[in-house]
Amino acid sequence: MRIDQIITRTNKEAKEFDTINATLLQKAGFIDQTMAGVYSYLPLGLRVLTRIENIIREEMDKVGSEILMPAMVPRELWEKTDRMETDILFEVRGANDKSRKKNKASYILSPTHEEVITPLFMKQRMSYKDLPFAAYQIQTKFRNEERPKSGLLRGREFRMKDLYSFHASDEDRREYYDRIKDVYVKIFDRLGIGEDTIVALAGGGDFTDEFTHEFDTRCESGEDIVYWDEREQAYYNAEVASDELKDGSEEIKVSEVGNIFPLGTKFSEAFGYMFTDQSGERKPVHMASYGIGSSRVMGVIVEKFNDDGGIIWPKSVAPFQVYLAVMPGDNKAVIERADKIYEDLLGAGIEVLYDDRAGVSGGMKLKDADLTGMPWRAVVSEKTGSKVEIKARTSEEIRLIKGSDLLKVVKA
RNA sequence: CGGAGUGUAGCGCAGAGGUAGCGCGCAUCGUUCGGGACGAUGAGGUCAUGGGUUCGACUCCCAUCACUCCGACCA
Repeated sequence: MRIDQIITRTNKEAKEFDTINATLLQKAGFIDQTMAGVYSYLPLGLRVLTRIENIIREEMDKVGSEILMPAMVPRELWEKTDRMETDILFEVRGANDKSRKKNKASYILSPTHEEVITPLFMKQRMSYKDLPFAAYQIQTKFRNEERPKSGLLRGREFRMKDLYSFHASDEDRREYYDRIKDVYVKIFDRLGIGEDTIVALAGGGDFTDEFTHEFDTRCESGEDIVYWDEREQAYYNAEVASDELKDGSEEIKVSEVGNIFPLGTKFSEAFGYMFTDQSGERKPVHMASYGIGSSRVMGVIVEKFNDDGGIIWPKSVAPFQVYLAVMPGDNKAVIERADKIYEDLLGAGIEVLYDDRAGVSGGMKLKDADLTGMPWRAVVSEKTGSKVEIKARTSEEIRLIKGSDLLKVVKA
């Protein structure tokens, strides 16, 4: 893609925030804050978010079916499960008197979708033969956090993948739950944060007496704390760690990027989602839910991978693999060589951002290449002659190679 | 929701009871062109909102709203 299609620019003077992701993502022109905890995703930022979500989608498609539920839902669903008191709920209604005369109803902006998916599937999957099954969606969620903070790490509107599974028995649920745990490990690996992401035991709230599992990425800006229990060989979050463990073990700062959660029969009983088993007996369906905060993952990745120059995207989520810059000047031959390299990369299916801006200094192009963080930087100039200069974002080493070798290098 | 701070040009900021400032960015021209180039010229403002004090308020006072940070909260 030519850079003039990326209609937003970098801004070296953008405001500095206390968290790296808030500062760098805005400096580099990936996101723009609309209000506290609510962001627009600009062309480069949306590409990253989409990549993250597509990796999650690929893995989820192996274990469930993708659906899309509404963000706006009737209050009565939340009244039914007795969760209207939850203070993170947003409510919407007609904004002016006229519209309120026509439709007085107010709706909930969903922070999570148990209330939608449970009545949805009880309409059609009511036999033991229909169980187990699982469905997921990737969607914008709304939570009225009292204090949004830290860029994409905690917003009032954010992106999340939520998977829900339905089972005839708790044993069956358990088996699937463990499988998803493994799938999550793979997902965070693919997202580039596997090494720093741990599974911690957490509390189950009102839903279950057993432990639930959080996926936490080590991160200084993270809001959560976990402890390593040497004896149990397990991490515990602050909510469930014993005082003994808290005293004797180091605090590990993390950001929670995912969780998996047995729901028991709370929702199936609230909605009357019963299935008929082989002997004709009606029983409540066992459920579990599994979340990954895809926009938070984007923030966490920036927190983990950056330097003084800017962001360093893992290859799997980078908006483009190559930042190709042609150094400015009047030399038409240089521009033609760069154009050819751009076309060759495109032809080979390499995602390349081509900085062919005229009237922009070479220095600025190099700064932008670092700031926006593509894995590879390729430069064509008078200096490079018939060759092309290639540099990895993670390295200082600059190599002059033949244009025809470029493909091999960036594909490796 | 408690505490602190900030709201002035598109962005980042300075300033001040009596004509509204700087840097970046933007526009035009020229020179540049490998680590955010330079000169010249120019456009761009309801100084967050509402009240009050005052001859006069963008400046002082009060309230409200928004944003940032700390704390509490976080299925």
